[in-house]
Amino acid sequence: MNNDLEKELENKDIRPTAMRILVLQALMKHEYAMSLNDLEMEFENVDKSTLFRTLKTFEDKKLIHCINDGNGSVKYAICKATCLVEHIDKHVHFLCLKCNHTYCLTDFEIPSINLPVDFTFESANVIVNGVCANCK
Amino acid sequence: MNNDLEKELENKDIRPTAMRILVLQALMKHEYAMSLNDLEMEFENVDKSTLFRTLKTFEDKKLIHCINDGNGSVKYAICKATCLVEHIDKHVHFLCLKCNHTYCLTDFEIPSINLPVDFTFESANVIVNGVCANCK
DNA sequence: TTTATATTTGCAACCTGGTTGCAAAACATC
DNA sequence: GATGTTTTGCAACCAGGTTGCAAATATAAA
Repeated sequence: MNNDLEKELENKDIRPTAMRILVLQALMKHEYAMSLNDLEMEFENVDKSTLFRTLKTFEDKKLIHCINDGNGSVKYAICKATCLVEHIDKHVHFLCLKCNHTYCLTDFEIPSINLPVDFTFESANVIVNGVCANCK
Repeated sequence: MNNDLEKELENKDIRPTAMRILVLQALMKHEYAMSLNDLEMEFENVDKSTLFRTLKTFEDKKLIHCINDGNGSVKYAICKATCLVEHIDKHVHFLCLKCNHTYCLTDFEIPSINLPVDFTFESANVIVNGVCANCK
């Protein structure tokens, strides 16, 4: 059961405390990326600084990546195998205008983008806005 | 001189106060998009709520558009002819990792992006990170 | 197993950027 | 110039994110 999650954490060099297992569980449970606020709702009795630091730890250890949804809120999602290659998420994100959930479209790579002369490409952030399958 | 700017404002149905002319001037002067904070620096003696409301007015009247630079800061840039077509900016934005300036690459359209079945496209936000021509 | 050491958590407080209510100032209209 | 409307400045607020510090918990050493 939680052994899997414990191992998951230990693999990433994160000590598997009760709190961290719960947060990881929550992140896995949802198919969309969660904000700090989403987690606060999920665990009402837990301090937000704890959740914040948990997320930071996860991010440092590359268990999750964060996404700026283009509206000011930051959301976190588990890194899939494809994320890990270079730790920069090269996939497209999708913000549903109805439910406000952000999805990692891990199977959809960012298309190549032209730039003016003398501008060099490092990475790109692509957020598509629209309506997701659940809200359709 | 300022007559041009005054007309610019009046064309968009914005009353050309001294303050607004100055803000418009500032926005035109820079080739990159400005944040509320950038404007506060530029006009140290002006209250930020005034600048804030000025930007909101400009945005409402579609004189400028705002860009979320993917790092949490919102920046504003004058709408070019190409912006105006549908009032949604369909062009790519570029955040320079050295100077932290955001550029509207108005000549570079967002490429078409594939989505999973049942996800519908409404608009997209593309922010490329890299090094701009000035910092190269 | 007990003690010493390091890590994690909760609380309170803070900071920043964005936002609003309200009164004074500036402007337009009669 | 008197009247009504718009704009501005001030103060205060709000949300999200962030930090310092002490208490609680876990780990390592004796």
